[in-house]
Amino acid sequence: MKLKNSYFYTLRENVKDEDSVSGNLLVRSGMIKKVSSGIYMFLPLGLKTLDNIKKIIKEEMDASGAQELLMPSLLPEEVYETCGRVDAFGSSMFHLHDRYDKPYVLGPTHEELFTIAAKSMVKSYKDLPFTIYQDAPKYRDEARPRFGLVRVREFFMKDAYSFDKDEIGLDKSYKTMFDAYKRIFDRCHVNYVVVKADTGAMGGSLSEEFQAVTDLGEDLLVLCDKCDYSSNLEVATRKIVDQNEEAKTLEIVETPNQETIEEVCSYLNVDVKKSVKALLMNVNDELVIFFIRGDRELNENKVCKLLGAKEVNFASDDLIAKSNAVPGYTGPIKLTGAKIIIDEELKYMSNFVVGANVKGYHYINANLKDFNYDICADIVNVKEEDICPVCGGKLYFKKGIEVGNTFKLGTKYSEKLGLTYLDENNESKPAVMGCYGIGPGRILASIIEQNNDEKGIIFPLAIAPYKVAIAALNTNDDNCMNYANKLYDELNKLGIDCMLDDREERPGVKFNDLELIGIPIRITVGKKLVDGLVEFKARNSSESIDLKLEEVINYIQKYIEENI
RNA sequence: CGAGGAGUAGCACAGUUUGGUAGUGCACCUGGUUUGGGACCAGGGGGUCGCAGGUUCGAAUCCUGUCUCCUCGACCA
Repeated sequence: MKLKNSYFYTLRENVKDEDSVSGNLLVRSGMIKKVSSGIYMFLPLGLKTLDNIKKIIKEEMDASGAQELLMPSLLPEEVYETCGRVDAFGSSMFHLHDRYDKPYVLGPTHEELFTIAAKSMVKSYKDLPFTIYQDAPKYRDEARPRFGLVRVREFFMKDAYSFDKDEIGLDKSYKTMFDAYKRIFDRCHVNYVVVKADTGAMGGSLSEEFQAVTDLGEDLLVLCDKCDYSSNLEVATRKIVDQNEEAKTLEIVETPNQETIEEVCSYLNVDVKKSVKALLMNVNDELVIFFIRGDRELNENKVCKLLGAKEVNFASDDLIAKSNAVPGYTGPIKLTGAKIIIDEELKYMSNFVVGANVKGYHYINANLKDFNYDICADIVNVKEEDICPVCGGKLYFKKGIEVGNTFKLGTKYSEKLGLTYLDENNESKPAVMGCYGIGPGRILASIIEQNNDEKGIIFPLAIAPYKVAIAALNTNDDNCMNYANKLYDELNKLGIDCMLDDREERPGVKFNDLELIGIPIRITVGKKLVDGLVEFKARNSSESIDLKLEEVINYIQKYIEENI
């Protein structure tokens, strides 16, 4: 692309309706423009970059044997009813009606449609396995779009679906796709980790997330400093340290106006880790009281799974009144009128502080034997410094952007939608499915979050919109423009995507723009041209070197080979 | 959905408290001088002040309503 007479602009200052680094750089570099909250135009430069990412994805999908197809986005609502996902998605699905008032939706994901497509083809075990995929828009009415391209309401997703006759086949298809995913993120130069995650609205038995590591991330990743344990906080577990000691005598003590666990512990001069706090929650309109160590947080995901609930909320005063709990002083001893669930950690604690269900009083030296409970389970978030459940190392956190997700779905969709095949014994069986999603837009945002400096974006060669930018500094000089144009043509002929800055701008403007948009290689054609020299500078280096005209192309080719 | 903040030129913002001709920087146009790190001088164009209603002789400014955007939270494959 020659910048003169092209659609190209940059902004000198940050815009105020983007707060994230990547969001602002994408907007300032003229790659995207916001239309509405969570909805963006992809302008030429942005589309070209996105397409480079999509191309890598497509190459790896095809290489893994998957076949591409395309599903519609506008779908009758009934497609999602069979598997109960109209409810599962709730208000995050876009609904609309046609002229006959028939309900339609904009597809938030496509498991059902791919299953229906598979039904047309699958009759016998001989028809399995296979994997199909698409790269298509998805629509989700997010509660809060944010961070530029990270959380948007319309976005592309490459989603793939595997179909096998049994679990063994699924394991194989899953591994093929999982390996392809690793190659995709490696080729895109994303710094990522894979974590175990919750299966959520997708269902199934296994979910692994590919998380780009950045401080902007919305997910907390739990990692081990000794082994390769890695898990999303929502499902992370820890090894509990046994702190049992000889039980002392239970004693009630006055704790006037000390209602938070921190206040109580500091008043009694006790370590918060030697206390147990109560959380009074509304689960399916029932009062459930959770007891966890004083410094812990309840993990809503674990609780919902344990109780088969969709959500947990704080209990209302009316609901609390059905028990003898006293907010601020709630304890498990002689507690009635509520379901009591304790965290498994309490089994390994002794002589702890806990509420007495009397205003202004707590017990000290409480022990498990002093009260009854309904369920004991893992119901809390792990914390940094907790013990790794696998190797005993120390756990630590990182933040991540979920850029890919792979699921072992099992037979959830095939059973409900009747995707069956006849096996060797003429028996009808449901196909076993896996599904695999990647968000190219999130990859783009993640790469920018991970690769930028005060000047702007630093694109890796593999996905940069142009690998080389030629800055022709003296637009009035025929020699300069002739050489720059010749180099531009030659590089493009060699398949090296090249941009020529032939605008009538001062050098500083060109340098700053090319640095902002992150082109990996800059060739400056300037005053050394009379000596037969041009300047080579890599975006990720502060050094520049002079090249003789005859060696320019070889040098660039070699540099790209070594650095892509 | 809860809490907070913001809507004035393409971008960033001042002006609003105390009502009285619509402003500044960057960007843009014309002319000139410059030409290896966001040039300088001179002249110029561009605005229903988010929208609707109200108060007033007069509203960007006061009042009422409403829409949009951002941040934190809730939510989220």
